[in-house]
Amino acid sequence: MNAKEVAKLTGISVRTLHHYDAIGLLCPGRNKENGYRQYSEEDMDQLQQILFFRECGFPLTKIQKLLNSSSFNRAEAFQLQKKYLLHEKKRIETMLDTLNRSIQSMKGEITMSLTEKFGGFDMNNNPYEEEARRLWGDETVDRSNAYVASLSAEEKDSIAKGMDQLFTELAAIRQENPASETAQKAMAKMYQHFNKNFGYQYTPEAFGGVGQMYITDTRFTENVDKYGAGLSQFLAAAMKIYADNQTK
Amino acid sequence: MNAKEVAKLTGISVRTLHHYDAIGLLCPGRNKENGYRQYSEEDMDQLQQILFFRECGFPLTKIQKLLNSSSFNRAEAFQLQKKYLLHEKKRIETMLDTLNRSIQSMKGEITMSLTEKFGGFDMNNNPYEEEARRLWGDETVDRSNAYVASLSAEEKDSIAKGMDQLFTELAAIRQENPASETAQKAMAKMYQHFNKNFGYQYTPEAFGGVGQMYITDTRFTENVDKYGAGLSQFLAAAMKIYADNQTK
DNA sequence: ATAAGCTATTACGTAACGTCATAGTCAATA
DNA sequence: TATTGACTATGACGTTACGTAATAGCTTAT
Repeated sequence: MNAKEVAKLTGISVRTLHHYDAIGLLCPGRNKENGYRQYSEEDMDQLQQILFFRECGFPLTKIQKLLNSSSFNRAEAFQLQKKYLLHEKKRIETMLDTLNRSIQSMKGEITMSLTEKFGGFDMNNNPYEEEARRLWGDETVDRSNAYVASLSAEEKDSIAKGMDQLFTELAAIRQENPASETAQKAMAKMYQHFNKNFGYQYTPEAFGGVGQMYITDTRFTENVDKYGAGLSQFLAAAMKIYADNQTK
Repeated sequence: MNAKEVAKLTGISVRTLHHYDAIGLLCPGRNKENGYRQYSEEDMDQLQQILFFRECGFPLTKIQKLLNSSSFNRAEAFQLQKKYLLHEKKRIETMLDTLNRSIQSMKGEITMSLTEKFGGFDMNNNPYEEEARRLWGDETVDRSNAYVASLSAEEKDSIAKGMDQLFTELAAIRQENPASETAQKAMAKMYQHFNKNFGYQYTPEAFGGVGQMYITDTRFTENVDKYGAGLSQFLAAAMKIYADNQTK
């Protein structure tokens, strides 16, 4: 498929396709003879994903990260997009309600409070963006991965052993109350361990975010729970409590 | 109400309020002592209108023109916004359907054509923007008004008399078929008259648009029909036919 | 009286394209 | 075969609707 055909089919402009190519979001193959862009079936599937995420209000840079993420999963993506669209549908229904009431209010049939007059307008918090980040990549963790990739095999081994020991210790206290002194002292140690070994200064919030990921990202959950059943749950709670206490 | 309170209530940022003030879209009164912006109840109603139109995808410049238009009407505005929101709701439902089918398609339960895969994405034609233009102001007519405003009283009087005569002549043939030779010859004369006297070169399409306005904008309808009942209907039809013939 | 939290203006930055300008390519037609 | 019209490419600047930051004044609570 050439550019014009894709544009017609999807309703986006050829310029947009050029743009997506320029920023590396969707780079189709080229006709060797004349350099024309050729969109394959796979390109079209990727474009569908891009447009769905765009519809969900994701910036193109994040869409790119998501699609490139090793843990990206189309089924999960569809579910997330569905959640957003359902939420958006509700928001529009709220606005329609606000609109109908405003019409009545104008006629003098009812009176509306100021709050009511603006029902449905606020779209500032896009929780789906954060959910996506949790599912397929957290910036802090991503950056850490880059650092880890730059390490030598020996260094990696050393760090891995350190982590292994840390998690073994943590597993031993996983029956404690996450808010207990024992647990929180372990969290302090863990926090320091992270900051020493991961080439990145975690803020307490980011630390708490990693804990969340232990239970929302199944890849992590499995790995963590190898040290002991329910460890991920315990850590998520304890890490969040620790983070909250640090920021107060 | 001060800026922060408005921001909290509506979900928009203080910067946005500043921006709307800077471009003259929403200019609240000021506290004489310290220059702080003070938003009145009327300002809030205007802001509600702005946000509704923004939600409908209207650019801020157009929103400004609409709200300043002498023929602007809140009740009609609410109806237009309602139409848009209902349309948007349908679009989202289409996308949700596309999404559900895509999930099934991924599982191999069904197959989808490329066209199906992109159902709901195209939002390029916003007919509501055009409807608004028809209801509350046409660029060509607006510009003509500016020209007319620059004329001397004598010139105005002369043009007014010319228009009066033109419409009287037109009223005389309003029983004819709008496509008839008589009617179309009159349209040619009318078209030339417009271009001579309004300081603006009407394209045939714009000319046809004016005709449409004779029946969609009640202010025009009333004035036109003073020359003879049903003249606006006749002109709208005849002008459109003339415009279509010119562009072919 | 000093900090915390509001306000103002000015100014530069940004995202996601739109809109040219210029030039090469391809298919159909005179 | 030459030309025309519709497509393609790249490059560069323009646009909308704000975000973000800098600087400075005001106001209220401790």
